[in-house]
Amino acid sequence: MVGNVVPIAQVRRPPVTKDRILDAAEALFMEHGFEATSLRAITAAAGVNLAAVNYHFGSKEELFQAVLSRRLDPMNLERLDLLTRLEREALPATLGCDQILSAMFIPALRLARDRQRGGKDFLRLLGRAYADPAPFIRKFLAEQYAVMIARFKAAFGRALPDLPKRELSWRLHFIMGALSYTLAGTDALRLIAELAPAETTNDELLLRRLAPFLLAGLESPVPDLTEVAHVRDGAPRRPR
Amino acid sequence: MVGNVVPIAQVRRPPVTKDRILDAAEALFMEHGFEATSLRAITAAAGVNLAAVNYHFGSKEELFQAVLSRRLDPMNLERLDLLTRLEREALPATLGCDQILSAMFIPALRLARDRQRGGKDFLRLLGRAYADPAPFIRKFLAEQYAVMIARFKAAFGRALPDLPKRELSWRLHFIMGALSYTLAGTDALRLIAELAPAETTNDELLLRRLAPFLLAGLESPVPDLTEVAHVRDGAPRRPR
DNA sequence: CTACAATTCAAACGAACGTTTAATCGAAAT
DNA sequence: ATTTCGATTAAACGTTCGTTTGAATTGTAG
Repeated sequence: MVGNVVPIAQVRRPPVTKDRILDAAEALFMEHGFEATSLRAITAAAGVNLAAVNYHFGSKEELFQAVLSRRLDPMNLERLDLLTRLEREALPATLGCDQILSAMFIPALRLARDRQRGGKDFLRLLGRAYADPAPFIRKFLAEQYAVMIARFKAAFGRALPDLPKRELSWRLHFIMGALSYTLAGTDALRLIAELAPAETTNDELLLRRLAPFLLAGLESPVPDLTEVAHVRDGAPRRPR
Repeated sequence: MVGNVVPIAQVRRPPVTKDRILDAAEALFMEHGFEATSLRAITAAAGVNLAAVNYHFGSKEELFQAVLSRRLDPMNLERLDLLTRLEREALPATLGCDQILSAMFIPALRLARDRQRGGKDFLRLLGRAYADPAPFIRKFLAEQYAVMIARFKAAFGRALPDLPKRELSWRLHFIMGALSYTLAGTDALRLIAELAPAETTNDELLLRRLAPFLLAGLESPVPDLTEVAHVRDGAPRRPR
């Protein structure tokens, strides 16, 4: 029994326990990952009983999906809405890559800013989820993203009509990679000397640098793939 | 007699057990991640006794580090050697970004090709390790990469003298992100419809597309960061 | 062969895990 | 006041984990 069905009466008092669990789980999953975070640690941090997780969410896996869904669903809807609005305003012209990219980044930026919606912590958790090997996480993310990715890929296709579709798929893949890694690795790689500057806290400046970087790659000419398979040894010749 | 510190009989028969454990651990860690892989699964797959891991490696964490070190140390040494050789051959000129990038990518490419050295499986494991929250993994990777990153950052600094150092740090961060995500996500994101093409198996073509993509971002002009903090709502104006 | 150290082995250790159970509580509904 | 039912609680469930132990086995040098 999920028991979440509210009787026709008035608005029920918000179940504070569920939210306390979600908040604590978000922070702990972000810090230690899914497998390394125990339900006992979550319920202790939330100040609720151990059995509350299984009562309200069913299982640890469903709790994890609930943590992701709570932030991810609104953000992806915002992305789609923003893209739709930009496309309508640009008519009859098509959108440029920079605008499409901004439709992907701005909702993420807003989420990163909003402390009450998890802020940067959630984005770090999301970035980690991308690389998590657990099948249920991969399946969940795939379903969550399928629609959004398809819409954005179509938009990029109109903005870059001369770029082969396969090439575009790769570049979107690279973009998602740099984005998720950047969001996830905020302090994961601060340890790597000389690599990540200390100002990693400012997610806005981060995305404002990442976007032009990716834009340049996105709009670069099609690479020449004919001369492959001879990097065996020796220095590659400079094409310049 | 008393001072018999080191057995002079040098060439000992290679301890087959250690290698069997390393091979099995590499495959299982790659597939399920560190926390979700048990020593019992590893020793069963390797066909050795459970206690062998603790006897030969000390602990599960040390085994994981040994799995990484076995492939990572030679690859990073190869990267440094290749960079040094390219720099010497280019004298008195400095290297271009494309050549420096190739010094990072070619050793990874060779490793991906070499089935006997783990092949793609190990690169996937490495990409996952980047995003793993376990502190001992982060510390280990930081120490492994510190020297190499510093050397390559200096080389890029000479190739891009007009790019501010801070900007260069960010762009290297993005490059590492796209690279590790691409290597790690090979089948992690094949599920995401429309995103990753089915040809993900060919790592060579992959890196041949990734390199130009990143090169374009690396050599792009410095972004304008003055007009920040007004994305609150509304469509961003097109700079074009 | 004997002695000795390195390695392998079966078995068990205590701890921590996710989950389940059954009793209890609190506040509307009867 | 009693019933009712979702929510909370303490306790225990059975399992699996990484690690340790001590004896058995192996390989090698004296």
